[in-house]
Amino acid sequence: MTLKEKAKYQARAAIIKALAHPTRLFMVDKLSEKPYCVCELTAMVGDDITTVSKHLTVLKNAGLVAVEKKGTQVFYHLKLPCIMGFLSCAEETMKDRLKEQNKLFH
Amino acid sequence: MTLKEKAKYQARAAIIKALAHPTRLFMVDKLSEKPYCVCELTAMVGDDITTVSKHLTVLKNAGLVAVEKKGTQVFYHLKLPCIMGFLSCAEETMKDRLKEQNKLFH
DNA sequence: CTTTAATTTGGCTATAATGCCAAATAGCCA
DNA sequence: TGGCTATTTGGCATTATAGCCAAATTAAAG
Repeated sequence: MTLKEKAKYQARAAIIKALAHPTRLFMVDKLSEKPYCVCELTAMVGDDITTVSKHLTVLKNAGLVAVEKKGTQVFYHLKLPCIMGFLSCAEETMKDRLKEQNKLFH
Repeated sequence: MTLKEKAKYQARAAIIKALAHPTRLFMVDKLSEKPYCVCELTAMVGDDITTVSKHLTVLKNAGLVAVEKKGTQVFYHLKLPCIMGFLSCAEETMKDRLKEQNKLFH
């Protein structure tokens, strides 16, 4: 890997790493419907609000979401519609894997 | 998040996490062309062969690649064509981010 | 200006990921 | 068999991530 290539794949990996957590995936899924504020997302996720906030920061730093303040609330919205297609590949992989597991038992 | 949802997103995250590393992304990119053996990938990556082997194990455990042994060599091939589309979203995100960075400087 | 609600940040501990070395395994060939 | 090549595994130190608490910030009200 040349230095240039390395930089390229590091940049890609940074984005993918931001998605590589169940809570963050869940939130991205929710945000694909419509924007939500931190307190709403916190209620949906069911974790500590500071944890949720930090997860959102990760998504924001990766450029996947953006914020809009409304009074004391902060609304997050998805920045990249293509992410959902991206995730459908993960879904497909999961199904493939289940299929193979079934083969082993029958 | 219900337990069921949690399980669903954990499964998805496991797949995405497997991709969340520059070396693994690079190899997936290479493997999208054709299968390669570990030694070939090691030469391309330029890391220790044991490191490369472990990265390939991560991809294999996630169901993203599969192996075929030929003599002493082990050839890895991509199992999911959709992964490349998946990655093009990462690319788009990167470009978006660069565009915004440029705005800040002009 | 004080209070209150929403959110972020700092700090800490526990857990997981990374990458290298040494050693083990597997298959070919002399 | 013995040696050689390709690959994997075990172990270990380093670094990064996750999640919680306490404290700081920000903005709206009263």
